[in-house]
Amino acid sequence: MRATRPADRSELAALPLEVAPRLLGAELRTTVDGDSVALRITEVEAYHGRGTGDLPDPGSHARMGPTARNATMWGEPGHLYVYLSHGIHSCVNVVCGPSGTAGGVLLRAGEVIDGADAAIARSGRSGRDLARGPGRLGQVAGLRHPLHDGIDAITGQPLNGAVATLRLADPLEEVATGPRVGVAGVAGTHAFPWRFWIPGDPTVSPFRWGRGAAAAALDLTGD
DNA sequence: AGTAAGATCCAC
DNA sequence: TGGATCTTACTT
Repeated sequence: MRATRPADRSELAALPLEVAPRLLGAELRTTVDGDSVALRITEVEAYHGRGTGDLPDPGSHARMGPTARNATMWGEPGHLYVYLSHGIHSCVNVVCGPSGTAGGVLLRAGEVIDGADAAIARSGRSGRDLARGPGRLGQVAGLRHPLHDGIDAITGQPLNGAVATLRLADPLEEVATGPRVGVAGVAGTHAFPWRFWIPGDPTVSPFRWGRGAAAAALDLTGD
């Protein structure tokens, strides 16, 4: 297994587009209600916010500025932004970029490298499907909205019965990029190749176009 | 106040 | 392909 070291908050203060590929191969360990699960991250997506970086991000929860929902994205890097997707799934982002600007890296998939028993018990799935997709990853990690939104993965400070810690690996030699999954409109096209994954890894989730993204992609190549 | 859509997943 | 399930943001 590739060596990892504790993540430093300062190295997450870079913009999401820069941090996202660096999170591939990283290890997220969560201990919730006594059960510990460790994930090796294999797929991520970068999200900016209004005024973050050179490119605006129309696909971000923070595209309209600070709100109650996305408050964590504007805070200190190294915390986890946990949001509720489609009223069902708790999805996990690593907050990045400097405090006061919005930014996050959505953890879309991972390989369970420790605590498989707890992961299976939590999800009813097994093997590569345990954390293949952001909803599944959140479920296996045991992090839930709104209980664990804002938990600090640098200090390991407990929050509502959970502890999260993040360890980084050396940068990978080979990283694949492409459009983000399920993101509507032009933000879900090759104009925003903000999804990063480990090529060939079996835990990477299948690609799906977002609402109107395929049509927007045609427009981009058609003119 | 009402409604449509959403960084998803699963069963049909 | 549609339903689950609930929050948010935009429209009356």
